[in-house]
Amino acid sequence: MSDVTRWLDDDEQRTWRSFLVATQRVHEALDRQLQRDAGMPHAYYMILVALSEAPGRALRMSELAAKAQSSQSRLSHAVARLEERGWVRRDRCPEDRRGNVAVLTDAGFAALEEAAPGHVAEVRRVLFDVLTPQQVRDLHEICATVRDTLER
Amino acid sequence: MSDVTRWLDDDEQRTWRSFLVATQRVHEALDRQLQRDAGMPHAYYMILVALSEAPGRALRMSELAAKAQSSQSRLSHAVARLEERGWVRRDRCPEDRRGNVAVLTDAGFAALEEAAPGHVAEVRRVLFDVLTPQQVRDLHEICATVRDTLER
DNA sequence: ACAATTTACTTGAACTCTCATATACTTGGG
DNA sequence: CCCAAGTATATGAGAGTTCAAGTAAATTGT
Repeated sequence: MSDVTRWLDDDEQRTWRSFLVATQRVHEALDRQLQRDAGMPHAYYMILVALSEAPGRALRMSELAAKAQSSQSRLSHAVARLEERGWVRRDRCPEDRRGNVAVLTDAGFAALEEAAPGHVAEVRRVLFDVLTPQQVRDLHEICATVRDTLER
Repeated sequence: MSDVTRWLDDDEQRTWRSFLVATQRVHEALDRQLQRDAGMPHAYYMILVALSEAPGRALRMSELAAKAQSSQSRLSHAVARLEERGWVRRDRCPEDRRGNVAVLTDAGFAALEEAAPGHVAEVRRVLFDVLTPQQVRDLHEICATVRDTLER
């Protein structure tokens, strides 16, 4: 951080604030829809998705954390809850006995299948339906840049 | 929601996922920086900013909730915490005795002044520094559209 | 071979947020 | 004027997240 603060000019302020409002509302809408219709927060949904796409519907905890955009601690707590619901099982890892493998159960997969249509509809409602195809392309480019800059 | 689900095609998937990763990382970075350097979450920072910009540095709770993008309940809890720290004071509203007015104290204003430079630096680091001027304009347009669509 | 370090994951406490409910005041009919 | 309905905010319980610390196993250096 430099000695003199470079404050945001008016344009930057407006951009920043609209970014904050928009992104917050999108995440809020997603969370609310999933909580209401599927009884899970969006973070849990992302965990189920990541598992469902993995070979054998199973992943080491640390890989799962990376794919589901979660901290290890957060994941650990979340998987504990998902396990209570019978949606995920935890197996000890044979080749590295420190490790755990989270496995999506059939019940978990079913819960995901049931939640998915409503979720996708919400994603369309809050984002794709309101943007032009060009805006979608621009947004992709912008987000990819930000994503790649902010490695963990 | 229609009978048949319109799933996201590959492009939409990629866009959506980069959006999720990018926005989550931005919000995470903001929260972490403010928590580490100023001892407050971003939501509290937004409350202080909203108050600092209001005439007399004071706002009714419901107006404050709107300006700080907070639910009323969330704001109520947050202001209670900010009050404990001496950064905000709550006065009863004279013309409507149901109402409360949150007032930013001098200590609160000082805390905001101290937090602001680091926060702005972080905002630049995670967003403005990595985007071209054209991308910033595009992003503004996109976010304004989403914001205006998703009224509360 | 074994102590020191690192890695993988879990745990507990503190905190924030959400949702449902409660309280206090105001307003609008009859 | 009084009662019903609405509005402004607070509160409490429950749930998720973070941070710091803890456990256990693998790896590294000597």
